[in-house]
Order: sequence, then structure tokens, then C-alpha cells
Amino acid sequence: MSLDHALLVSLLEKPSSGYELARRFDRSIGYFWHATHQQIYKVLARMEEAGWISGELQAGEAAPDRKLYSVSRAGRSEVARWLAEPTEPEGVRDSLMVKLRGAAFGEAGALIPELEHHRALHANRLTAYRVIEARDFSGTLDRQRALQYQVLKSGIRYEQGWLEWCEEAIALLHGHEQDPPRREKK
Amino acid sequence: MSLDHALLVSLLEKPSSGYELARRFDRSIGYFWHATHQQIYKVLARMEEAGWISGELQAGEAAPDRKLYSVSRAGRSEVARWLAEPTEPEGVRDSLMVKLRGAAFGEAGALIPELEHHRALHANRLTAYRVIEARDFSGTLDRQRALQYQVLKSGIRYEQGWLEWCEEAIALLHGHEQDPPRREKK
DNA sequence: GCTTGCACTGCAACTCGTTGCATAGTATCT
DNA sequence: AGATACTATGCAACGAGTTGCAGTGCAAGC
Repeated sequence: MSLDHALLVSLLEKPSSGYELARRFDRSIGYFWHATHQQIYKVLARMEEAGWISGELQAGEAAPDRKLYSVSRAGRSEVARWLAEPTEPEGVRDSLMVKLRGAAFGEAGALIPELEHHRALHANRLTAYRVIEARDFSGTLDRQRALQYQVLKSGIRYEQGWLEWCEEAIALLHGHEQDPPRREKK
Repeated sequence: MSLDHALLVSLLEKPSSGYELARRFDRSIGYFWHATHQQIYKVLARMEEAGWISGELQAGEAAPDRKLYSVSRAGRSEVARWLAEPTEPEGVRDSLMVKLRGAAFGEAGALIPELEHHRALHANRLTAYRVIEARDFSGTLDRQRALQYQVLKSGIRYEQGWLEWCEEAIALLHGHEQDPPRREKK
């Protein structure tokens, strides 16, 4: 498991409260590792217990109290350990693909709106990434920025691939739209 | 959740035992929706309970007994229902990306073997897909085959993207190999 | 003064998924 | 005869992740 490590890296980049992390996981890091706030609070509590991070309570004047976490020495060495340890690629799980195979046994045309929805979402993400790219990663980059940019580039490639694939799939289904659904028995 | 539906679609394509499904999930469908055999047996039991599939025990002569499942009428309509229902894209979770961001706080060069490992894996997958493509999807395709091919194409695109990205990332890290790790304090 | 909304944290219950183990028969090699 | 490996199914325990709810406190609008 690795939400732990995603949070540690996030906290190395910037000490934060659970809430801040949760919002960061709706953008930025969250594009490559999503998590809900409940999950985040749970893992933060566990990591504080384990001594990887320490939380400092800050009484807010004009804002609610918040607990600012930062990575301890033990947490840093845990990150180093984890970096050195090999990881296998995550298994893919994509329900659209399953649906497309399932479409052979139903109304394939019914999937077109779904595909168009996905195309729109991926197009939006791609645009968002392009904006970030232009804003944060033009000109010369220091080491940290260069690495972050490389991560962003994988996102760009990914969304672009999806976009093209969606177009193809939509065209395919349009071609088959009039065909009767395949039936195996009566 | 959707292992249920992945199994239903798999069973529509071919009635099978749990064991067969488990092996199928190591190839084919499994490239787009992975699952272990325990998980599969559990879900099969639940779906039989729910009446979506029915299992017929087959006494093997030269082989162990097996339970052959096939999709019932109720299961078929569940698939149809699910196909019509919109699904959001799955959230990405990629530990390599997190590691790359984490590398800014450690020995970035240490990630090179890891990246090379991933590159090799993605290259293997790509080759495997190309073999399947040449073997099963050349010439004219019926509706079902065309849809399966479209699914395979997403896999090809995906692995190819990864491959290119890995090359880029390795080149980047080689460039930074001599740099000292970035430190925030002390 | 009351509602709505946002910043902020968390518990409880549940489902999903993984890991490890158990069992049992058949086939093959040595 | 014994070791190894494959087909085949499953339980039990645990950890990861989701969903729903609950609470505080501040600020803004009506």
C-alpha cells in the first residue's frame, strides 16, 4: 500500500493539515493518487502513531484549529527505504473496457453517450494539464520542478491517448449503430 | 464496484468455472480488470445467491470436479442495466509518479533501475498485445471481435505511452544523476 | 436572527480486496 | 516411493477504501 508514501511525499513538498492535503488530492498529486479526506485522516493518525510525522496543533484566530503535520527523521528514512524498494506497476481496472466487451451482448449504440462523456472529461483534464504546463513549467527548471514536470507529462500523454481512443471508439460504434445486438440463444 | 460485471461479461463470452475465469483474468480480460481467484470465487458465490448466474456441478473423470457457471436471464438484464448506467473514469493511482516526486528528496539516480524494470515490463506487454493483434484481429472482424479489438487497442496505446515515458524519465534522471539530493534543512 | 456555505476534524459501519492457509485428486518425473 | 506441479475450490483474518454521519466555528447573504 502507498497512500502513506503519497502523503509523506506531499508533506515533504509542503507541511500541511489534513484538510489541505485532502484538497491537494483533488488536484496536483491527486491526479496521480486519489484519496478521500477520511482515508487521509486515518492514515495521518496512523503515521503519527508510528512516528513518521508529527502534528502540531495551531489555534486559529479567524479560522478553525488545524493540525499541521511535518515529516520526522523516521519518516524521511521511510521514504528513502520505499524509494529503493522495487514496485510493480498497478493493475489496470477500467470499466469502460469491460463495458465495450459487454456491448457485444446488448445495444452497442447505447454506449455512445457514455463514450462522449468520457471524451469530454479527458479533454477537460488535458486542457487543465496544458494550463499547468504553461504556467508552472516553462523556461528552465530546477531538479524538483523537472521531476514534477515529468510526472505531469505522463498525465498529458495519458489523457491524450484516452482522447484519441474515445474518438476511435465512438466512430466504431456509430458504424455499428444499426446492427442488431448479437444473441446467443433466442 | 464492478468485478461482478467483469465476470458477467466474461461468462457471457464463455460459460466457465471459477478456475478458468481466474486464468482468464491473468490474460485477456485481466489486462483491463485484474482479480485474484479468491475474489472471483467470492463474487461468483454472491452472484449465484443473487440469481444472476447458475452453477452446474460437473463430475470430472480424469479431472477434479468443477462448477460451470452461466449467466441467467436476471444476470443478462443486470448487464443491460449496468451498460446503460453512466460510470466515471477510475481514479489513477500510480506509485511510480509519487516516487518520482519523492525522488526530489532523495537519491534520484536510485530510481533508474526501477524505471528500467518498468520499461521492460511495458515493452513485454506491448509485444504480447502485438502478438494477439496479429493473431486474432487481422482481416475483417464481426461486431464482437471489432469491439474486443478496440479494447486491445487501448492497451496498445497505453503500453506504448508508458514505454515512451519511461525512456524520457530515464534520460532525465541520467542527466541529474550527479546532482546532490535536495535538502530542506541541515 | 436564520440559513447557507465553507474550513476543519473525525467516528462508525460497511464493502472490497489481499494474503495465507487448507484440501484433494491427478499427472509426471526421478 | 516420494517429490513436485497442476487443476480445482474454498475459508479465515486482515487491511484498504468508501459512504454516511456528526460536530465546531466563522463569514456572508437575506
